[in-house]
Amino acid sequence: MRNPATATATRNNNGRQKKGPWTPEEDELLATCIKKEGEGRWRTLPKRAGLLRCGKSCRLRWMNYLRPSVKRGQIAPDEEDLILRLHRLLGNRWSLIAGRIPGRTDNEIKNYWNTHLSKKLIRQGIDPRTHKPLNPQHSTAHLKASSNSSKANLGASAATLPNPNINPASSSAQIMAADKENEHFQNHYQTYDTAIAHGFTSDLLNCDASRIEMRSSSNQNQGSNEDCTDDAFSSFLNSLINEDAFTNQNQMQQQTNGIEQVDGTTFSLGQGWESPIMSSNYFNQNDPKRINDHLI
DNA sequence: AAGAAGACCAACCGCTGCTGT
DNA sequence: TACAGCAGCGGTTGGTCTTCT
Repeated sequence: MRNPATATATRNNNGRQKKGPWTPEEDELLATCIKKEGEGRWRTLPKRAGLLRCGKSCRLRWMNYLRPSVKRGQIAPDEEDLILRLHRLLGNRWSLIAGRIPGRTDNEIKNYWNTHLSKKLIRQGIDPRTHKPLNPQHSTAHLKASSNSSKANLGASAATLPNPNINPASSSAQIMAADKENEHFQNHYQTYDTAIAHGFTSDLLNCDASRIEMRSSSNQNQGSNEDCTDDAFSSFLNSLINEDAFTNQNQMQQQTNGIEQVDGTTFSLGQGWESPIMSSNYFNQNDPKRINDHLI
């Protein structure tokens, strides 16, 4: 939103390296260079492109703005839902979250979280960091009660819900909108509960950072128990992306004891398989390192 | 109409982990 | 094994825009 023409770009102490907002001319130079020589070698790229920027700045500009695959514009409701789910699983692992939302950058998701979603969760009485009720007495049961409530008892629900959208003075439209939002959130958390029921420990779902970092190296230890867990976790993440599939999995679980079902693919935990999402357009991008990054 | 406050988001900074030597 | 250089990540900053008073 910065206007390059009016914003004040600065230079560093040696007076050579430019900082601040990018101009269209700089964008052009950067894009041309990358199209010609490809991504990478960021440190030397500024010189090759004829830019007075540091490599880090070039990389950021390309990744977050200039890359052709970057999707601009409003975050769609389904994307928002996915961000919520993934954040619940991964925490502030913005690049991991972004890696599963095609066309969105980690910076964009981080900004959207900080400016919209965290506030939204707070309005819902949910701690955006832990995804648990801010008030211990404020359980999902309250949300369910609220979501099933009629206009007549919404006033009473407002007493237990710290949701400003719901109060006795609200219009019918406002009440219905707030009601729908609560239902949305309730579904979100039911999914999480289902994951627990499927045997994913809360530790894994909280996605302790060290486990995530370790996964790439553990991938080399084929056949290990940890690998099995990683496969299962990856499949679970993928299933979140396709909620219908997840619902299906939920139903099939009762019929196929010990067998997981995702996207119509039946497999045992630990069995080698390639998730359908891994062959999606996103993972076909020419970025092997990034692909590897997301093979949890 | 003008100033203040808040929202938004691009960009920067510091740290971490990976890779090559 | 130790070190250096680099890329990438997440937290934070600060300029601009929008809304409120």
